[in-house]
Amino acid sequence: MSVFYPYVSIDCVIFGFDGEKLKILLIERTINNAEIGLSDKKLPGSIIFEDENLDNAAIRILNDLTGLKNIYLSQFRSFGDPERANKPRDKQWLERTTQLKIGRLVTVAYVALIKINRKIIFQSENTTARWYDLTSLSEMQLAFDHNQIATEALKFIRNKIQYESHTLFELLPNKFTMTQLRNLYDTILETKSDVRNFQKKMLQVEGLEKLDEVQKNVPYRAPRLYRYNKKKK
Amino acid sequence: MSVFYPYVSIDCVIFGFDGEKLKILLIERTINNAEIGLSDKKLPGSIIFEDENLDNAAIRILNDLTGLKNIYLSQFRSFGDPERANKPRDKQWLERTTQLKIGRLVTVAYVALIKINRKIIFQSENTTARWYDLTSLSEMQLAFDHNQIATEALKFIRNKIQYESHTLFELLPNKFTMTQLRNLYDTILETKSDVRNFQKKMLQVEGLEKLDEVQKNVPYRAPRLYRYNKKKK
DNA sequence: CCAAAAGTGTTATCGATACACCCATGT
DNA sequence: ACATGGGTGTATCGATAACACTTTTGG
Repeated sequence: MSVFYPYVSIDCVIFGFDGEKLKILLIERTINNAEIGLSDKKLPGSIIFEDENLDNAAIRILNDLTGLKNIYLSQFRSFGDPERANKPRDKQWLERTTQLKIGRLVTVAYVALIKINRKIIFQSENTTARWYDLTSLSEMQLAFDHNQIATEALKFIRNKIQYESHTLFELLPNKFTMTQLRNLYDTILETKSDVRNFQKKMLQVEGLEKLDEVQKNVPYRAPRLYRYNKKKK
Repeated sequence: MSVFYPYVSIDCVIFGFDGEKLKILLIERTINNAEIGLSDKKLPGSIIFEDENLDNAAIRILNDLTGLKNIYLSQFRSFGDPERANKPRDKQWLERTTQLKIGRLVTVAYVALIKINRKIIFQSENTTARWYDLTSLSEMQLAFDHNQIATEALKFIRNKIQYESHTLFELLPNKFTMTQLRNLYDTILETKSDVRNFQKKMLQVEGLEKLDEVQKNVPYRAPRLYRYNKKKK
């Protein structure tokens, strides 16, 4: 029943879309352990600093990792099971990288949505970040409770796009086709929308503009481009 | 840029409904300070203990305060501004009650919905808990950032009941009338629903049962009672 | 018999769904 | 000419919204 102080971290579940599949950005973590192997994966994250608030910590992590600013970020839940950072490989890694003796770690989790076509400069030399298919998540053993966090993040975003469809545009290039939009929607929700009905629905989303422009260099009829204009009201 | 350890607390925004108004359960906090007066109010909360997870901490706080178990609880957001526990009266109070030197406090906020008719035994002798009209929230100066937390909680629950109407039943007695249900709904959303349309809508909520029973001791035509049966599918 | 609240049905509108054929382009 | 994906309209169904009068009960 004793009171104590845990460390507080931020973890970011970063989703992207390559036109076909939903992707998640993970960091390669090196561990030296004969039983487990040499490496595994984790969500990007960090202990919060003394003078930053939660949102800013998430922004920092994203910027450090990708060099990007102004990306969609939303806090969705915190995780604080006493055992969540207690696996030997996690403890070992934490101590090595933070130089701290961490008894317990409460994490505030964020979802980030990024346009995968923005060429990302992975800045830190000593971290390897890579996109992974979200579908292969269940086969990967992520660090800590990061499998659970990623799963919850997906649920969160699934729920969100149904009521706030404009969230989808965060994952697409500035100009996109209706087919790309539909593929994205159907990929996230695991549905198969009717082409015509989907178009009707999306055209009533405020700010979605039909452009007088088509996609170039396609080996078939060039599809029309659309753009989302947040401002317009 | 230094790493450090904040304390982690849980705060609960507890809503109730008295048949007319939405209520929030607040705790009287005594402070001895000539400028501020002798007391103000705060959300029920506590530092988390070493061996409990976040949900269990919230359950503990609720049980300690009200003696109730099995009540609706949902984590909705965490608050961690570096300044959020820095007002003199908050610092002073924290030190006195926790006997700790708290530099920073990150809080994980929960919404609880309780049936106000369950007579609550406020257990701790040295805390005074009372229901307040939610509408008077803006005139009260709560401790820490609790005004903001309560406001966010209300938004959360407003959003929730529109897509998951059964959440409403958490705030009503086991048996209730359609008018009570409608009053509750309209109070939360600040709407005025049409009596007939509302009834039609609610009757298609899975698990809502029309009983062959009416309310007793009413000075006018006795209204029919309804019950929500979660299990039935 | 009056006051107060309960109970009840129809119509119009809107949004969601189901469904199939022709068009433009590159090879 | 053909293969590939793009683009388009109508009919039906279900949900929502608007709307007013009669019934029950206690005092």
